[in-house]
Amino acid sequence: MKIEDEIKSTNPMELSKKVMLNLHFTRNTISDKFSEILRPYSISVEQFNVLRILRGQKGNVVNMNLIQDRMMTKNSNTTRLIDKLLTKEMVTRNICKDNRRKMEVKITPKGLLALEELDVKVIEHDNNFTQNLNQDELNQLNDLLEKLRIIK
Amino acid sequence: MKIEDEIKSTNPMELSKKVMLNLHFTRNTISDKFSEILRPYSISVEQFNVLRILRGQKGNVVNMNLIQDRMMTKNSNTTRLIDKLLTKEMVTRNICKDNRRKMEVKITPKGLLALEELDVKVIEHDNNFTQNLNQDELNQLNDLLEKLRIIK
DNA sequence: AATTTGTAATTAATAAATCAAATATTTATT
DNA sequence: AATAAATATTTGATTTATTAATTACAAATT
Repeated sequence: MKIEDEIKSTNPMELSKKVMLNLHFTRNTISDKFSEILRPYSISVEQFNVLRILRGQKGNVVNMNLIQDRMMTKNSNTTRLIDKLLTKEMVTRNICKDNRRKMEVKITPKGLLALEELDVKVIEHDNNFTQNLNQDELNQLNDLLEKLRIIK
Repeated sequence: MKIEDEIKSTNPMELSKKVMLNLHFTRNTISDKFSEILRPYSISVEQFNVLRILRGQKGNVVNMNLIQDRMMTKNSNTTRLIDKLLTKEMVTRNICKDNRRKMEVKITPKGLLALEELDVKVIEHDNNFTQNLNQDELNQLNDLLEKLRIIK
């Protein structure tokens, strides 16, 4: 569906405005769909991202700094996200011996298991959308998005 | 900057994963920049969208239903958004005579003025990003985004 | 007319985001 | 060693988002 129809616009739109709207709209559509996947697990998207960052560290402990850094949204409440994951027993958090300001956060087997279960569904989710494009188009889209976001 | 570098990924990524990440990342980058524009006006993005919807109705009153409908994010707190705009005196809200369940929301001159001031900055903002692409590329991007978001 | 069904909007409860300030610890400087 | 500066994380206050439940009214049905 064309963006003009999606937002029920009457008069024709500037090309640049169209791109911006399309970007937001497409990302919203996809995010909404993704939330549906996580809902049964009572994990928020942010919590999910944290879990994936932790898993990405291959069993090594990770401190808050790194988590914060890898998060796409720069939120200063990483602490609270970890709090939530702690009560779900999906992570552990301990004070680092070498530097007692730091925390050592680690994903638990329970957290890993949840992620494993989700892996399949996430891939399926991604594919559901990306299958609409062929390899060439996917590459094109990547290039265009990377180019678009450049800040002068 | 390539998405792999942005998120400091070590191993190479699936093309479909890359597209998804790129989409989120690009949209976040652009949204962050846009928030900066609105900050001095103490208007949130959602509030801004409401104002634009109201202006789009050319001075006609609008009920909550329509606002809700046109909002990109399907949030059920349109009421609260209007509350906020009311205290800023940027909209009025009255009970509809014909159907007392309905509300008649309308943008005020003050609201229109704020929008007018913002118009220039919004166009500038859009162009800042879209200028990175030529007309052909913008059209391509539009097509690809529209194609991507199709739900089977 | 009374009862049900549907619609429009609000409210309450909960969760998450944001931003500034506070705490605790380490490292560097005098 | 004492003090200052830097770093890592947490906390508090406020705002915003999300979901489900509720109120208020209108239209349809019996």
